[in-house]
Amino acid sequence: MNAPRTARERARAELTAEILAAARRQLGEVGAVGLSLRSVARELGMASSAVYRYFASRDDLLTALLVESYNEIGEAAERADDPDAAPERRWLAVWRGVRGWALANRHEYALLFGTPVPGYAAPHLTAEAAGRMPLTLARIVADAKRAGTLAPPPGPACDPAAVTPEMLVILQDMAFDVEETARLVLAWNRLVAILGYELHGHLVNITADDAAFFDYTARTEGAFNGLAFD
Amino acid sequence: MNAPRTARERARAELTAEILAAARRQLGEVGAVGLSLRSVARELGMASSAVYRYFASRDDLLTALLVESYNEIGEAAERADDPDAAPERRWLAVWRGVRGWALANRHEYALLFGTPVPGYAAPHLTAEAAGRMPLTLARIVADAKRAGTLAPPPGPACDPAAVTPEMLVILQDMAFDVEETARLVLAWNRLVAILGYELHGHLVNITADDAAFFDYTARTEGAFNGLAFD
DNA sequence: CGAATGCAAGAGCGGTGCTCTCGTTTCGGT
DNA sequence: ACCGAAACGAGAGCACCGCTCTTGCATTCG
Repeated sequence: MNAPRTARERARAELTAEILAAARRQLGEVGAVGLSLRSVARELGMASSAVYRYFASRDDLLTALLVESYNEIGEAAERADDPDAAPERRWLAVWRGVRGWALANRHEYALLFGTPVPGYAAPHLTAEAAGRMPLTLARIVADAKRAGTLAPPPGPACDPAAVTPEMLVILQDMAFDVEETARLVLAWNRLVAILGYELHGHLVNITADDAAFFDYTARTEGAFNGLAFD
Repeated sequence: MNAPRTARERARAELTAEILAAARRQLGEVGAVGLSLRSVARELGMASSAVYRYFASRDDLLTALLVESYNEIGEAAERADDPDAAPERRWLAVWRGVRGWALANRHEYALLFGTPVPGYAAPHLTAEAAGRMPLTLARIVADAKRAGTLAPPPGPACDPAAVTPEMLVILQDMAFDVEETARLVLAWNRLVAILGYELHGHLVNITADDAAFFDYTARTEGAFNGLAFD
C-alpha cells in the first residue's frame, strides 16, 4: 500500500476506487449474481474491456467487495462493543450491531454468507477480515472468563478431536479450552444463520417479531456460552 | 395429477419428466447458477425454445427442482426416523440422515438453503414440501413430551410475541408452548446452518472431524430442546 | 529524443434467457 | 369424416453477459 508517486499511479488508484465504489453500489441494488462488469463500465463511461486493466476478472472484483464487506461487518461488531460494559450487555450489543449492518446491507451479507460461487474459493487474504466479527464475540467471553463470571459449561461434552489445533492456537491467548471454543464456533454460526434465515425469508410466517426473536436467540446463545443471561 | 388420457398428454408428461431429470443431473454437476436451459435442451436434442413449452422460465424449472429437493431431504429425514426408538437415538439419527443427504447432494442443498435468487420468491406450493424435515424433528420432541421424558426448558425465556400464532396453530396438535416452539425453530435453523457451514467451507481450519463436530452439534441442540443427552 | 510501457477503445467469440414466427401434428366437436 | 383450434418443434433473432485480442494514442523513462 505505497503512496502513488507519479500522476499515472495516482490516476490508477483513483479509478480503481471508483470502479470499486460503482460495483459496490450496484451490488447493493441488484445483488452479486446481477452485478455485471459491463454495467459497471457503462456507469463509469468506459469500455468494458478497460475495466480488465484494474480487475482481472469478475471474480476478482467480487473478491474485493468481499473483503470490503467482511471488514465492514467486523467494524460494525467492534464499534458496537463497549469493553467497559458488562459482558451480557456487550454480547447483546454486538449481536444487534451485526444485525443492523446485515439489515442495511443484505446483498453484501448474502455475498459473505450465502451460497459460494461454484468455481470460486475465497482467497486467503480474506481470512483476517473474516475473523474480526467472530473475534469480537470471543473477546467478550474471554473477558468474562478472566473476571470469573463465566458459568460452568452447559450441555453435552464435545469430542476434543472435533476442533483443529490451529483454532485452539489462535484463541490460545484467551485461554479457551475445547468446550469453550466449540461453543464459540456455534455462537458465531448461530449469529450468521439466524440472520440468514431472517434476511432470506425463511422465518416468514414463523416469527412475528423478528427483532424480539433475534434478541431471544442472542440471549440463548450467550447463556450457552456461559454468560449470565436470565 | 390426473392420469394422461391422450397420447399427446402422455408424451407431454414424459418429456416434462425427462427435462426435469436432465436438469436435475446438470444441477448436481454445475450447481444452480451454472444450470442453463439451453444446455438442458441440448442434452435432450431439442431446440431451446421448445423447452419453454414445458417450463415457462428458468426460474420455473428451478422451482420444480426446489420442490423435488425439499421432498427428498424431507424423505431422508423421515426414513432415518424410527418411531419405536428412544427420542435421543431418533434425534441423532434424523440429524445424521439429513447430513447424509446434504453431503450427497450439495448443490441441491445450496439451492434449498443458500442465497435466494434476487428477484425470486419461493411459491407457496413449496411450503408443504419444505415442512417435512422440520416436522420430523418436531414429532420426536412431541413424542418425548407425551412420554414425559422431556426436561424442563433450559436457557432464557422467549418473548411470546416473537412467534406467530400461525406457527403455534400448526404445531398445536403436538401441544407445544411458545418456548418449545422457539427452541424447535432454533434447532431446525441450527441443522441447516451447521451443514451450510460444513458444505460451504466455513469450517475449514476450524473443525478437524466434521462428523464428530456435527454429532456434538446435534446432541447440544437436542439437549437444548429437552431431550436427555448426556 | 526515442523506446518502452500503460492505457482506452473497439471488434469479436461463444455463451445466456427469452420471444416471435412459421409449418406441422394432434385433438375434440360436429 | 372432416375442420377448426390448440399444442408442438424448430429456427431466427434480440439484448445481454464474461472475456480476449488488436489497434492506436498518451505517458513515462533511459
